[in-house]
Amino acid sequence: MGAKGQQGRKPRADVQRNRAALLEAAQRHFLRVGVGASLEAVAKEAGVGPATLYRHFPTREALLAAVLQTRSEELVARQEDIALLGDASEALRQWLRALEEYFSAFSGLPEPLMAAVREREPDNPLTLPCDELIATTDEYVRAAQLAGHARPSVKGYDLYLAAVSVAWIKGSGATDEESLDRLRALIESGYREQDGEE
Amino acid sequence: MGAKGQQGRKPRADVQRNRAALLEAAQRHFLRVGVGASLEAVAKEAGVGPATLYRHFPTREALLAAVLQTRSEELVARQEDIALLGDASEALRQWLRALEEYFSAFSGLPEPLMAAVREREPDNPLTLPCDELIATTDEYVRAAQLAGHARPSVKGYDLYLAAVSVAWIKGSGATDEESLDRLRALIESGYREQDGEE
DNA sequence: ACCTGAACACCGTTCAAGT
DNA sequence: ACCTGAACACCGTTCAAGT
Repeated sequence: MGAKGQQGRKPRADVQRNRAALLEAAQRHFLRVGVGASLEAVAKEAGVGPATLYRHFPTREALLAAVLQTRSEELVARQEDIALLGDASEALRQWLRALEEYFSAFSGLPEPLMAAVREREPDNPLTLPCDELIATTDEYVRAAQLAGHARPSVKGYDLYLAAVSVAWIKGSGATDEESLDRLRALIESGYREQDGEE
Repeated sequence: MGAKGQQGRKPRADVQRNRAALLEAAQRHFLRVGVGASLEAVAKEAGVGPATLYRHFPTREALLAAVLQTRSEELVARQEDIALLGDASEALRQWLRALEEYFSAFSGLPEPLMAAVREREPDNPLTLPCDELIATTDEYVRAAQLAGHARPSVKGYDLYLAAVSVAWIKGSGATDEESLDRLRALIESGYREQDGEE
């Protein structure tokens, strides 16, 4: 019980084309109407039948994970910029903002991301990337704590949750930038060590 | 443009019965499967046709608002208990917990509640109750600020958003009580005046 | 091995017909 | 005035048949 059969060396040309078309169509629809977009419409726009979509991506989460791949890579790239900062406090802050933007890529994205962490479902393709993001957040938090810029009681997962929350509120559209900024400030003064130099 | 026709004094007996049956069925389904429950199933369990449900509650939000009415009254009652406390800081804390529980009544409830505040839609029956809750939160925040227990920059809406967020995370099910408690603590130390007596 | 389109099931919403 | 059930549209998902 392992790989199914795609161990054959070269994927057929039409397979690659279909996959690419599906990913592009999916991204367009996710951008326009959110992660709940009609899969039938995605398939139609990609010029394939619905069954072909299911063959490539057996679940909506699988399609979503594939579309998010690009964004994840952007996050990694951004992580390198952040590492150049030196200042652990500023690095943590910027990482949280980057996380928030990532979660805001599509409307409704926070929902399946939270579901993916729910109960260690190894079949959910979103679980792995989420766990990585949580681990990375924890590293930034530890660094900030060592530098005396974050309370010792705070865990990386807490700030991960805070970032998802802000993204969810942003995505729900009920809130102006001002309120979001105040919410971010509230979170920040929530995890910051109070005797840090401002 | 005005009242439709229910200005007639006494609603017919079967109308009342249908309405009550619909509300009970809706509450059961919302409790079991969340606010996205099938309206067709609700109507069937209430023993009426789908069109009857639509006649009583033209939108899902209308049905939801009616079901929430009871919970809202419970919140008001709780508000009176809280007022007896005297301590503005503890009152605010307890109010936020009460809010969070209210938002957690059904899985998926935070979503339509946030949508209701989006853009002043006067036709959305959830907008009014939400605005009231926001106003009440603001009162608690002001009282705490006067007593020197909350930072002056914090607004009631900020803590309302924080409470919805916690409820959303709780409802998404991905998180144990410990993490939720740490998140609540983070929010609390985010709005608290740092020189308050602990 | 991969694709296609038909097929089934489920649901939201409305409408013509009843009482 | 209110109710009913049929009807339509849309979508997720699967399956038999093609190449």
